[in-house]
Amino acid sequence: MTFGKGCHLHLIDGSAYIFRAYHALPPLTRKSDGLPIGAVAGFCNMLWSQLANNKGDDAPTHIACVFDYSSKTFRDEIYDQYKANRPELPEDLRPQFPLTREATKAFNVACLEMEGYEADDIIATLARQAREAGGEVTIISSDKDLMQLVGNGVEMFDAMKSKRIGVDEVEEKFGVKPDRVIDVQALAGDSVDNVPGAPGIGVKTAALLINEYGDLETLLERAEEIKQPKRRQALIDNADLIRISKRLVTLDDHTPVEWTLDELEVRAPEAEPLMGFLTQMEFRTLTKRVAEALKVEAPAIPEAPAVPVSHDAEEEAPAPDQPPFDHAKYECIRDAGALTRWVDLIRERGYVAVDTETTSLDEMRAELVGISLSVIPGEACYIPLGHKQGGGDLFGSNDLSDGQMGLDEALAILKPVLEDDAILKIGQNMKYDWKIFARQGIQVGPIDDTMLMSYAMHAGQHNHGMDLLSERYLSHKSIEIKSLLGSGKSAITFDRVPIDEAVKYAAEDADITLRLWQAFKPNLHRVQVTTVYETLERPLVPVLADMEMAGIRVDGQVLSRMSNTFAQKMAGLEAEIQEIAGQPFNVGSPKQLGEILFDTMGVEGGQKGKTGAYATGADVLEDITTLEDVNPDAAKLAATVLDWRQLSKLKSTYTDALQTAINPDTGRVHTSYSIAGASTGRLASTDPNLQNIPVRTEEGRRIREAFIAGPGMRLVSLDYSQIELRILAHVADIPQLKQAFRDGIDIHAMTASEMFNVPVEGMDPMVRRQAKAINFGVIYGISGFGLARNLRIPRAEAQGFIDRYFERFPGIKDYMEATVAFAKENGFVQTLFGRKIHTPEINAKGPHAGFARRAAINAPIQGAAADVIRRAMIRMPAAIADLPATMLLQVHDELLFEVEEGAVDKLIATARDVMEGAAHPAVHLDVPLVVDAGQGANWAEAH
DNA sequence: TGCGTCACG
DNA sequence: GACGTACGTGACGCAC
Repeated sequence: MTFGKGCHLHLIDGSAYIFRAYHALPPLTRKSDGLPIGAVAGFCNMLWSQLANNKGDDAPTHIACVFDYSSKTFRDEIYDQYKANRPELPEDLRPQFPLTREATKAFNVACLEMEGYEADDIIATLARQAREAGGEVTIISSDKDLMQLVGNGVEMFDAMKSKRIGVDEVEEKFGVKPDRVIDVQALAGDSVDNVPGAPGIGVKTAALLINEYGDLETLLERAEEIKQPKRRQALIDNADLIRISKRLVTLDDHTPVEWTLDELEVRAPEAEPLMGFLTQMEFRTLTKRVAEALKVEAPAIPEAPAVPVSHDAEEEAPAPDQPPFDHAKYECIRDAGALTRWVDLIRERGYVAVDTETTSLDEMRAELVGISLSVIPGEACYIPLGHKQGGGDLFGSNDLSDGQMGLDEALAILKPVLEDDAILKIGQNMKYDWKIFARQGIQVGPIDDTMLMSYAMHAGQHNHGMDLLSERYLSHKSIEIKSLLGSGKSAITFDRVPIDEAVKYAAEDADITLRLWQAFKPNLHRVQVTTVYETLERPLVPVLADMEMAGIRVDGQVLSRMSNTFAQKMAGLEAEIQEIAGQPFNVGSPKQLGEILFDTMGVEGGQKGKTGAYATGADVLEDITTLEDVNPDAAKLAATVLDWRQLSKLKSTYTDALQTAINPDTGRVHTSYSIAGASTGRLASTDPNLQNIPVRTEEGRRIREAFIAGPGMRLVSLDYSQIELRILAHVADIPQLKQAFRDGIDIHAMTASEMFNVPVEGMDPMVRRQAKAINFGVIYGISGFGLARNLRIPRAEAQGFIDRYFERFPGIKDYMEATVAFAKENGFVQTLFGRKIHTPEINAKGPHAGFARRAAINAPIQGAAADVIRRAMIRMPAAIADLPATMLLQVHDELLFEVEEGAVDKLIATARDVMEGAAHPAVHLDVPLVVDAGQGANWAEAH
């Protein structure tokens, strides 16, 4: 049949459907061998229902499925940043591409792809040819980039939503008729495809402008006439970029296609190859449906899972229906027989939610009190092991309560399960339980962690504690631990909780954890954070647990001596301060200090905060010290208070507190890292915080001398040099910065040289300092005010620097604007490694907006640096397994090791390789990562 | 418990 | 045109 009038061509945007199917469906795998086939399944369902629906008047006479051939197209020649923001292809999607081609052929549909062209261009070309031949065209896609083709006998159809997209729908989306869509797209840009567009102009403004001026060229020619100064300038400054953008979004409808329309004539599916393919994929439901339609016998497929219905991409599915929480259904396990029955149930299921109850939040001192388990929502058990008699009063005895299994007996039964490779152990904050079990000689694995799942999906939206997650995702308010233990001074430990109460609380925790896991698991794929969870979060659990258990040796006597010295010096300063003030007062009280300085001594310009007290922060006091001529007493007082404050801080937060943090059993300090604390992906160290040990002042740095290596050992410190700036240079693609890092030259001096046209050789240190401040400012989402305050220069001058900087490095400004635009559109930003950080405040009005904006700019940079060191840490244990060395601490861009003296050089070489190569192979950075190393008997020497 | 302050990257 | 601002943390002491 020759294509012509009366013919109807269907063009299926195959690549788009693969992605949509992948993200919409849970991670299906072929049962027989685990091959990922979720996207193929979704694609086949779509294709089949498309073919099955093609009956009646509207039925196509010709049909083709069009695919992208490769990522490189002619658009990369026009603009090297095109689609540069695209996240890496998920590992489990790539192998599905060839299968979708096979599927298309199995359904007897023409399968089209062409090197160097996107599917969209082929679609545009065929659509044009079909129209010229007098036929009708339906494009099966919902991609907005295809909407420019709609009209004059061409329409689109969203197969997932079963929705027709015609001229009206396009106009609704873009605010203009289809023939002007490319103008709007050129102006508005596209953060997903990285089409630049005009900064500050979105679809709405673009449509407004196009409708007013008619078309893009007229608009650009008459840009001077635009009233709003920002828009006017954006258009004038970016005219070239806008024209490039237009070329990027304009589809090429004259691609040299190798097929004639006649070749695309609809062909009935042939039963044999189609059934063969579907059975091979083990799609049971679809095989049956297709077999019925083709009136053939469906071949038997052993035990294949049904193909689930699809959901909208990117959206989390609600928690599945669940039984109510019923505390009466929880079982208390008191003997080996009952526990063995649970173990059988666990083995049958292949997974179990586990929770431990202990006497302390400090895992290194905590005693195991009981264990709870759950494998079916609503059903859970608690195994009391260390409950003591006599309740919470002081006279409770230390004898164990009756009716408990022996600890060793219970653990002997559980150990094989907890260590079984075939049984998944699910926990909420598994690092805690992992350590408790590790101290009992049990290496728990493999694991899943609901807290980390939530973190991967919801960072920036809320915290990830169990109580919050339960309420938010299960609509269930969990029993508060306070109701069992009390609070404050009279609080008891869990071993004093009566067993029947403990059962309800503890079993509920396991029940909740299991339900959260079932709710979260399929959503990881929908939100596209499976890789983040599996490569950056979950594997960190055992690594951090080992580091925390190792601890770092701290010399309490050194700290004690320092505390005494500080106390003496402080007493002297305090006397001096009271003398100047002419009255005794509490130097540690900012309120009293403020009143003395600003009311009694008459210093002017005191600023009151929201509590009505004067601000007396270091910056305020430093300003007062410059008033020597006006108010010498106040200047002296402020200076002395600053000294006192420094000592007070060092003593209370470090030399005193660290002594009490030394574990008497190990003689070492064991911090705890929260994996899901910081929204950007950074770790946070608590109890004690070992990530803020002083280093910037000489006096403070001496505290690091108390952090020592064991006998015959050394401490080795490796830290990334300028990692955030390097990442900025890469993501914002700044040629000068990238080259400077490749050449290994001083980055701040280079910046100064570019900005002020001075040679790097013999540079004024002040000029370099200013450039350094700007480089850091950029990472933080720079503002004139902030830079001015940091450099103590007038605001106008600071703004001048920033303008100059943006002029020299326009890519930085583009990056910042693109990031903010992305956040506004999506509600999150992303790191190079796919980590999502939500920015719920980004569309807020008022002062909030500034914070959110800067946080959004900073998050992908800080977050990518955090991802890099996480990757290094995860690989480190295997890399140094043969060395007599232990990884002890992480301080954001630094790793601290303890190693036998003879192996220092080997460790440095090995660990440096791991750290410098940590981005590979997920991301290829355009700049090298460089790691500096040091070693010594203590942390001060090593750093 | 909230705030101010200050230690780190 | 004014608003207020560098990003991300945790721990301490004071004052309520």
